[in-house]
Amino acid sequence: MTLTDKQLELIEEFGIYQESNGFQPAVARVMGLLLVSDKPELTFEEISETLNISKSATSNALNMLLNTGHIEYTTFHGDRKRYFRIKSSNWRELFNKKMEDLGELNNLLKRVLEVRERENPIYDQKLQYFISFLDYLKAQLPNLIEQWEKEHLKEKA
Amino acid sequence: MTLTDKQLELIEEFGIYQESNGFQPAVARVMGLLLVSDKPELTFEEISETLNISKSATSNALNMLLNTGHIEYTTFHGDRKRYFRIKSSNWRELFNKKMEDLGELNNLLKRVLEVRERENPIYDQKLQYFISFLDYLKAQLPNLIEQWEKEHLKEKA
DNA sequence: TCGTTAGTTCATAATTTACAGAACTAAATT
DNA sequence: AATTTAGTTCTGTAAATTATGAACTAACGA
Repeated sequence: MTLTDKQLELIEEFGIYQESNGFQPAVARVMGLLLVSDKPELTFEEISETLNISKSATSNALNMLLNTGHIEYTTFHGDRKRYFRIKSSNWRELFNKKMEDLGELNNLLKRVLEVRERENPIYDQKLQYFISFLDYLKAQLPNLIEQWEKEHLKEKA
Repeated sequence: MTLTDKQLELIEEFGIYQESNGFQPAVARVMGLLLVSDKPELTFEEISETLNISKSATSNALNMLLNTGHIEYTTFHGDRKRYFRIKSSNWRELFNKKMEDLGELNNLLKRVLEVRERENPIYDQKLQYFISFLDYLKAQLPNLIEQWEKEHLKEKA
């Protein structure tokens, strides 16, 4: 399979982005390839050859992405190969994870407030505000999504 | 300086959280310590000794955090030591960075749509939706913050 | 001006990570 | 039954990361 320069560039950029989210380089490239390739579904072999990564690295990457629910595959009868693609629900999940991550931070900060004993309560106040904002954001997010869906439908009509 | 078990535990948890945001372990622990310690300001020596990290690691961590604007310090006359503390604006900045990160993802995805040529446009649609949602979120965020500020004031009154 | 303190810099050691390559397995095909 | 295909697992290692310790510097105080 051949890719344009732009596609190769995007795979790298997306790869670096996903590395910053804690993915291994090879894993991030596999996601990138599945994302930018013209074909929506690729085989083990195509992935391995196109990205020039070994079979073992390819195997690990694909299993990792399968386990974490980032990709899925289909098969066709009379064909032993699996055809991998990005899970379409992936986007919402990716967003959810970012939000959960903020939730985790918020929980940590709440525990910080409980545990530390600063002589001067001024030091606690800004942290309180931030916690409160994160709580508010979390509470409002469903509304926001609902609103977007409304606007989006309007737009399409 | 002595810390309670809970404080030590929180430093570790916060440390691991910040490692996932790309900070080096020692740097993340220093942030954690400044966050959970009862004293809001700590010296180089206190940090190094409490966390049991070498002077060089402490030096690197503090300079790194100073350069990236996560901490700041004050001095007192007749005292050569610097007293480090977490920057209070740090929280909003931390949140901003998360949002910018989503913006970066969005830009990448827009370019993906431009570059890849899927035979079947169904594959593009879900991605379009997601992009559109991220745009919406970005646009609505200032309102959301404003609204929170209102509610927050009400609450306090 | 001599010693001490506060912190920096550099070379190196230790650890972690990420991947390749080879040997292997299980199923399907001939 | 033998071979090919599709993929896995295991072992070794190269590279990158992270921290240490020792030597150094700059400024202050006695």
